Amino acid sequence: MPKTKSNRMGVAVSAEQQERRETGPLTGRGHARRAALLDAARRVFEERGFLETRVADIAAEAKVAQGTFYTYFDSKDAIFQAVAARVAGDMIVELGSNRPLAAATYERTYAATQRFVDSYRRNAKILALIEQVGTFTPEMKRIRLQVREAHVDRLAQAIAHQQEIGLADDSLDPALTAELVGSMVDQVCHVWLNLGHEFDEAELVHALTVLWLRGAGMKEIVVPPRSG
Amino acid sequence: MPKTKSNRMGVAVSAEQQERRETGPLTGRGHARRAALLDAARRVFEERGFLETRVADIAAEAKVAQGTFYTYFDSKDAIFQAVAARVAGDMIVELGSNRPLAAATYERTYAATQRFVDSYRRNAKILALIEQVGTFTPEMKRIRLQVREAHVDRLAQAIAHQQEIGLADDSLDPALTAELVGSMVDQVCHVWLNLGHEFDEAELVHALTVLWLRGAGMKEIVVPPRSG
Amino acid sequence: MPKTKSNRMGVAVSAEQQERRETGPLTGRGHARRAALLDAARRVFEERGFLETRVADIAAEAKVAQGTFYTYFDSKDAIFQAVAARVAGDMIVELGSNRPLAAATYERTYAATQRFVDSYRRNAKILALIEQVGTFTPEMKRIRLQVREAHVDRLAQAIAHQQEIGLADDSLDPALTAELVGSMVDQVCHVWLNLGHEFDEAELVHALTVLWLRGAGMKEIVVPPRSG
Amino acid sequence: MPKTKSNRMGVAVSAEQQERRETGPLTGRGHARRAALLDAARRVFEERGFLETRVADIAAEAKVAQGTFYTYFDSKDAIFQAVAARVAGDMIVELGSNRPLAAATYERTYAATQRFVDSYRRNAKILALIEQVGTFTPEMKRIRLQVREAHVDRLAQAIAHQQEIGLADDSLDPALTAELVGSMVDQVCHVWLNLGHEFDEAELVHALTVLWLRGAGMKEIVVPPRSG
DNA sequence: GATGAATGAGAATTCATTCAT
DNA sequence: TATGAATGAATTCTCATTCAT
Repeated sequence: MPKTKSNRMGVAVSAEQQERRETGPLTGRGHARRAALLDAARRVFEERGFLETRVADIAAEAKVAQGTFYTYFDSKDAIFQAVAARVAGDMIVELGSNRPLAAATYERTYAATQRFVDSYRRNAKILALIEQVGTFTPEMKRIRLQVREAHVDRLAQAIAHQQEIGLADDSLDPALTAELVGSMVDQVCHVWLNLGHEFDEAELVHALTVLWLRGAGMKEIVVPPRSG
Repeated sequence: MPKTKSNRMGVAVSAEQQERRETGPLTGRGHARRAALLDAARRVFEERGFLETRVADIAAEAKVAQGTFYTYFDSKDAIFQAVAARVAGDMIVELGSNRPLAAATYERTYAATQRFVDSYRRNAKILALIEQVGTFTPEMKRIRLQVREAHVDRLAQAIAHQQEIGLADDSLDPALTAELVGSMVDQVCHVWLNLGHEFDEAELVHALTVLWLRGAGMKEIVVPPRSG
Repeated sequence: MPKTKSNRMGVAVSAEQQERRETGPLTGRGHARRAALLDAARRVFEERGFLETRVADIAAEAKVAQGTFYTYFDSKDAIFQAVAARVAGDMIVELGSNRPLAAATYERTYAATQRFVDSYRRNAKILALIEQVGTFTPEMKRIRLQVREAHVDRLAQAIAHQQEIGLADDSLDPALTAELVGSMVDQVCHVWLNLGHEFDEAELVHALTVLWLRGAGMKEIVVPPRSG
Repeated sequence: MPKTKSNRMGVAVSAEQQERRETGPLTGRGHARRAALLDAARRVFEERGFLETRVADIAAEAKVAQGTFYTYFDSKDAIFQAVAARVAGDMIVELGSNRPLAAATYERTYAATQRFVDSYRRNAKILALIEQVGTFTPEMKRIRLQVREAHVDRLAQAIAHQQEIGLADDSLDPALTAELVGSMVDQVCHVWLNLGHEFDEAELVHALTVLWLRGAGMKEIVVPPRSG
């Protein structure tokens, strides 16, 4: 967090409200409210960014009074974290649900890459915000690295598997290679979807696939000819 | 009488000061002050981050009165931009000064990668801040993409050259491949030097070099065996 | 964390607060606060003048935190405008409530003049401030001209009426004459009550009445002899 | 002055410069500079108003360095006072140069009124500023009242003279009547030339003349028919 | 639990005036 | 004397969080 400085630190929050926050809302209406706030928050964060988002905006978007916000979340940071955690969780699940390991083919690798790209696209804005907020919140940094780790681990497993079945270069360190390939895919998506550099999607996914296969030393894979 | 009085009613900053800010200092002393402020700002930004930096901190670090800051810069944003522009300029120069094109060898490629890594390290903190600030200002986004472009262009030239001399795979689009390789190197440096993921430098540079060579389809290049 | 952070980069005041400022307070307590601030502001403005008044002074006088001020008003200008509008409204009402038209007599005209003078006196300080501030904002100019118009219109009606019943000189343009008579009364009150030029009130009102009657060409009116 | 508060009160100005300011510049070049600053100041004040005028703007308009300004004038207030004094002096001279007293005729009175209007027009902006600044500076209030006094005195003399020669109503107090007539003319010019209320000049001057003659009880004066 | 309002620390920026060359 | 630059007090306004109903 930029600065919690000016918090009236040491001033005790009314025990009652604090408790409610900790227990969380128990009624159905309470759950609905919480969800509404989360959704509203995601929308507002995506639209205005973290710093430009006011708690008041979130409350307004969720159509509740500002005070109500604090019945469900401790702070602006807290709700951002909740939004981020949900996005991160979603992505991790999506990445994990990749088909079981099999002999790599161009098509399978292409499809996997495309899945990552799709997943990234769905969450691009929030991912960028996580990155940004991560600069000042360690917790956010953690979430960010978790997503990365899920991705990289998946890639490392794949490489290791291809090495086992003799398709990939044995001399490569799967973990390290996965870090590099993961970085590449990640960053290119960021440059494309957040910074606005233009790419033709099909060409991009193809190129990523090729680089990924070649980088892992899978020379046997037949790469279909492209463009010219 | 330094009074802030009823401004906001049609604000119109004193032409004089505005002009100095635009034309730059006229005397030697002025130049020195400007430079001192820039240096101070870089130090403070690196230490505290963009948001946590106060104009007052920069002025204090430069040992001038706060008002003096505004003789030279419009705002915190403005001086950050100046710092960023300088760093970006430095990096672009460093990247551009790479040796003239020659047939790629593992050693040459390794050295070039190492040079990039070194350059990144020197400027890692500010680069991270540019990324962070870039999320909210277009000008910062521009600077960020400029550095990237310089890097990627260089890589594209290299690939094109290797294609011409028959070393690299002709079927690759040099620009697109360069984008990917550039993303990989860039991002891995970020993850390593800013996010704190640990890497063994030599292994990392080696792996980057190998992926880069393989990715470009330079199969002829002899890669020396490594660790194991 | 009340931090002023990196605003100015696309400022967008919290919708919530802005809305309250526009819609006005929703609760009884809110209305009371708003009124208290307005009263406090009038007192402080009258005492210190516009420029010397700080928002902090108004808040202190109203016994609220400075932040509370901004729950109800945008700025010092805004609250001054509200104060001015109220004063202007009051005066316009007072001027409008003059007795219905009747054949002019010295006594009736004297009484009407006296009423204007009394009204002016009650609001002299704020009227002076409106004039002062009017020099720099068009909105204030508008309010100022509105009061004047109310006064002048009233006078014009009276003149037209006296013309109809054959008391006033037919050849006069009622509107133009009213402008002149209104200017005279207005300005003399300003010189007397704000600039501190001394006048004997009874003599002044008498003289104004006489000039006003003569100026409108009402020769028939019997003017009682005075002092000497 | 709004606030001299923040003056480093008690801090002695370098004796040397202080002396220069008091002695005033002696060389021809010095005089020229002073005049240039005065002219520049008048232009800038007229264009931007007192508060919005920066010392820097005046210096820039006069094409001298900001520091030079203080060689010739003590402060922004001081130069405004100098500008105002010059304008006031000019107006007083112009008003005083009215033809010697003679029997009032419509034509002579019209001409005198027209002269006042012309004089006012030439100085309208600065007169408004004097009024405004007068709200916070007693010295300015004095200058403002001086101009008024010159005008009113002239009118009083005229009335007294017409009384002596039997043209004007003996029962009027010349001083008081002059105050009223002066207020009327003054204010109507202000409303017209500064506040932007529209008037047809010839009609206005005519109406002023008529009111002035009638107000002073000069019934014998033949007023030429007008418009309808 | 919900609401509307209250709080107040905190940082940016201006510009008249002074000062060192 | 002229110049360019230095100074710093002073005020505004924001918004996360808390609180009284």
